[in-house]
Amino acid sequence: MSKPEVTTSRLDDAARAGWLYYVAGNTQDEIAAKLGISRQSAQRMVSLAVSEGLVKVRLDHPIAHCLDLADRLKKRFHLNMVEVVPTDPGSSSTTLGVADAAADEMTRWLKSETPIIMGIGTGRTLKAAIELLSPIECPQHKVVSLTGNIAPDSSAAFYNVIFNIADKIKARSFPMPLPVIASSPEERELLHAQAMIRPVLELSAQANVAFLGIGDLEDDAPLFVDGFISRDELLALRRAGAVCEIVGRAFNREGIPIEGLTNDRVASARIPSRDTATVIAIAKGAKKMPGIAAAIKGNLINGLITDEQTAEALLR
Amino acid sequence: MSKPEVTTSRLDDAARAGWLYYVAGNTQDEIAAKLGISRQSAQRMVSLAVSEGLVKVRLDHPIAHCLDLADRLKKRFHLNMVEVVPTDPGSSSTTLGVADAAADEMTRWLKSETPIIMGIGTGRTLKAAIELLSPIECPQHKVVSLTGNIAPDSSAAFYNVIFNIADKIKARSFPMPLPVIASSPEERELLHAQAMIRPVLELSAQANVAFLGIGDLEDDAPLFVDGFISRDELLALRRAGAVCEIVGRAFNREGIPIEGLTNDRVASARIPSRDTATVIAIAKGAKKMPGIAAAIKGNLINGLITDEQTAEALLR
DNA sequence: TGGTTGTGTGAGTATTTGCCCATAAGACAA
DNA sequence: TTGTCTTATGGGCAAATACTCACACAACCA
Repeated sequence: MSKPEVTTSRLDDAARAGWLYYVAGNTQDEIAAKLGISRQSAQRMVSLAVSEGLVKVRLDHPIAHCLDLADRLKKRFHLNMVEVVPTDPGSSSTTLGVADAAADEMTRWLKSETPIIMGIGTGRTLKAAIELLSPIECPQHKVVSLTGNIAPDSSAAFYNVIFNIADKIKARSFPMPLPVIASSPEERELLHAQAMIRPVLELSAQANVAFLGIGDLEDDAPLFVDGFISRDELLALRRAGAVCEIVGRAFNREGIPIEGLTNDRVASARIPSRDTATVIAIAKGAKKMPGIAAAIKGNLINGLITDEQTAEALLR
Repeated sequence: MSKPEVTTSRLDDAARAGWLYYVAGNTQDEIAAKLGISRQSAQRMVSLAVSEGLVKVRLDHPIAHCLDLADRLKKRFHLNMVEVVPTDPGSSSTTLGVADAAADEMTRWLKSETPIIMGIGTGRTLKAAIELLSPIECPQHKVVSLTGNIAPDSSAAFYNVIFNIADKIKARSFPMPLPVIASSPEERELLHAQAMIRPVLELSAQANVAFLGIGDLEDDAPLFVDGFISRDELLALRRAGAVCEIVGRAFNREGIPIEGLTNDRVASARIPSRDTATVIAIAKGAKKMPGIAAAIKGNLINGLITDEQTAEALLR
């Protein structure tokens, strides 16, 4: 996928058109007249502004039902922070909505003046969230990756998002130049003992807040699809009772890590403790239900961003 | 202001509809189907969400801030046209950006099919703007100089730009073959009465649009540096309260012309009336702030092209 | 009871918008 | 310079959206 390569001046015009359209409420015809271009071009400008993500729409309304669900989830599972976004009944996207909410929540943390350490997991949802993050400058913060960023084929792991977020927010970032899953427990220990890695692991333990995706372990489990584990390993995990994976580590339905198997080789940092950090999972959808439930039961998380449907299912 | 008194549940629905519309990107038809209401009602819900301020649109682009500032300047000072360009933090140029914007604005006017009369002031900013003007053929228009084009040493005044612009746009041009400042009030009257000059003055009074630079009166005031007035005259003007100069004429901080002194000898045309013309000042920078403020206060202009920093300062 | 007022609805209609397509304009190699 | 490829532009049209209107219904009041 090659970038469309939009020049700056073009984006400026797009922003201008977008502003006139969304903020000033002009029609495309009016914009065309003001900018001295044809209506069609104005339309293109506006849609470019949208597709380039310049236009951010936010709804300032705690939709009652969602709030209600969030409140009940919080009480029932002793969570500190729950955000429930409305479910779009027609869409099957696993990131729509929750990614927006996650981006908003990240922004809330990043706005803090006092320096914070933010741990970042991995996954599609997280990647979508960070794509939606508005750029803000916060050099006072540190962002630390909780997972390695090297895929089995030695390429950069695509869903490792530490660079994306660091780029957006201009904070100091701490990637983990490691494979996600080491070839043996011994190798993992060796890697973790490296001078380059140790400080990152220590930093991740001090995180004030962490954002995590939850991966399912069905046949198209991200861990398998992305080539981090083999089909046999996936099946073995399932046989051992694993229902989900967080930063590469597999857990059973009680939220207890699976003993042995790939878990012994996962090179990710420990999930920050709920006692010292706000640990927020971002997940929605039926597939992830067991995983979310496990994460809650195992006291792995104290924050959750999900959607209405999933929230309702969790409460049953 | 009477409260429309909208019930909460109604607002919830509106928020939900708004969410489905703006965030999930559904059409009103789809929303209607999903929420089990008619399309018209869905439309009403969405527009309610907008009018109740539930929907917040933000543009993530520096331009957005500029447009915002422009809007506020327009409203605050009752201007018809304001353009704010981003301030380049690295550059100290007094023309960068605003000159481009001025050139664009000129182009917009020149594109008009119906003949217009364009008045042109003088100055470094204007010269830079015209240099940036892309050549277009517009024989239907007339460009008239508002100032004389003869420097005290009888050479062509360097910052009189009437020839430059005429050259670029192939319009009929009307220079004023006069010194910028006559040697005495009587000489000015004599010059203005000339058969060659009178039509130019009359034409300038009919201008549809005028572009003006604003000159400061600090120690390196252009009027002094270019040799049009002596140091003593400059000091006298300052003592009389002058803060800026437009087409050679000095004004105090209220935008009132200074009585006597060099003003009695300035051979420039009158600044076109804001009632019949769009009178656009092009200026930015701390030095010119008092001048811009004066031009606004004195109702000399109804258009402004400036930069972000200056716009912000003006609003304070 | 009957009128009045306010609110919400759907129908109809004018406006606005998104998108396809043909063509113009520009970029670039031969 | 020419031919070719890429990119941008404007026309046209169908879909989507906003607006106006007449009417239904309920609440309220004399």
